[in-house]
Amino acid sequence: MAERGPPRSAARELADREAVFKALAHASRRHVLLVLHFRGGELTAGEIAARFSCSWPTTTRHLGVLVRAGLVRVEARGRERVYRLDRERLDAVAGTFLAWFRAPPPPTGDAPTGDAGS
Amino acid sequence: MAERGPPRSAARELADREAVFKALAHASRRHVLLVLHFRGGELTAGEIAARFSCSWPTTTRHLGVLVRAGLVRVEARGRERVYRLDRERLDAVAGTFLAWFRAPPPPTGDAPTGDAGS
DNA sequence: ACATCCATTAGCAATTCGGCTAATCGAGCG
DNA sequence: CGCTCGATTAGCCGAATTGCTAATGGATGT
Repeated sequence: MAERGPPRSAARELADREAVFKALAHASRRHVLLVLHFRGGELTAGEIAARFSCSWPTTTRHLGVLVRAGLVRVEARGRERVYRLDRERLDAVAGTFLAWFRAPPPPTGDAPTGDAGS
Repeated sequence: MAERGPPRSAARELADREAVFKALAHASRRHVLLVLHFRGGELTAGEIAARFSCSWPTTTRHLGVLVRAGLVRVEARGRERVYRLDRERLDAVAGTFLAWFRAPPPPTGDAPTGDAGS
């Protein structure tokens, strides 16, 4: 898994990783992803907000973070907005990162694109 | 992958997930994991700190977050401290979460343990 | 046109985060 | 013993995050 599509530039990949993992850092946002997935992958803002204890505006902001990370897509439909999960993206970004650790490191340290130091 | 060991309680699993994803939310911490993995899985605090642009104390704190999340273990050796990556844990927690999205959701929404709402 | 409904945007307070420098601690060496 | 070296702890500060309520925006229905 996680070996698909056009090659993103290293910088782009880094930025995507940052956005995705930042988005995954909050329990409510992880939960939104799960709800979206297990509820057929498509829900309106109101349906999502109804499932959470926090206020609707707060949920709206969480959704915004997920959208900006590319994990979720919005489609305006009449006066409601439909949010849809992008499973591929989740796997492409988070999955690819985790995949580095799956296998033992090659003797020649051919590291992936990291971010600081040598 | 990601189906191993004694069953953690739901609450425990939630807390672990929170700690792990919070730890993964910062680029420097993700980078520490990568360095650890691609450098034989075992480095001293000084060796790690040397690879980063931020100050040593700051790196120490990042390492603390990783340790508390269980992603890294420390062993005191003389006056140095050796940090070692726990790949299994990374996969057990983050991998298991991502695995929920790998397959299409079953018609009967048998959701995993989330955190809020209905 | 007007009222209503779905949803976002604005703006604020409280908290957490991430960086730094200075101080401290403990092990090893001369 | 005293000094140095590896590393963490303490404390400060600015920036980002997350929560809320109130205000606004835009589509629908009467």
